[in-house]
Amino acid sequence: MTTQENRFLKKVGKNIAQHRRKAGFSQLDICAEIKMEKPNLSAIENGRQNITALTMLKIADAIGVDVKDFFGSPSSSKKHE
Amino acid sequence: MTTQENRFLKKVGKNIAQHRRKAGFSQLDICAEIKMEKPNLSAIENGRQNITALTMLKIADAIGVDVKDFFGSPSSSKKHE
DNA sequence: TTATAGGTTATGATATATAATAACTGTCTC
DNA sequence: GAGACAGTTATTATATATCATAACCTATAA
Repeated sequence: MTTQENRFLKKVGKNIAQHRRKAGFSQLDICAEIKMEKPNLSAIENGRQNITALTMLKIADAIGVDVKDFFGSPSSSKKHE
Repeated sequence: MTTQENRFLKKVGKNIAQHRRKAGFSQLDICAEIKMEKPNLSAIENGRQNITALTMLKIADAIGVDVKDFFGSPSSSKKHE
């Protein structure tokens, strides 16, 4: 896994998490909707999983956004610091 | 695999093929660039593979487009008919 | 203290994406 | 006809995404 690839997965995961929170859902909400276990969604949102197209589709549908939205530049607000 | 999922993979594959051709590359060109075998790229472009995020990234980089471009509505010109 | 909610990490089993090879379509050119 | 080029289909092997469970952390609240 190159650092570019690592950054890419982290970016996608961050976008998923941001859109999910913006839509008012918890990880568990989405997991219930698409029948996924929460550790797996957590791994995706943290960029530790090389997510597939269909999994992206399911998550996007559950959140109510377009898959395309997962590939922009995430809002760059750091979590805490 | 639901029909919605099937349509989604076909759409993504069609977008990949269209962007690749528009950029003037053959399947073999891309395969050589990213070290993928041509049957696999063929399967992806025909929507028979649930492509992963990193594979999309590699293909997009090789073509010279953004991954986001694979998720729009493809130009709806039929191949022959 | 105890309990709940939201999220993370570790781990094992199973399904499947990818790697790889061979054989097969046309289509075009010689 | 033969040869090359672009793409497809079938197939097996290997790597890994997903499924699933348990345990953990940090708040917040009773």
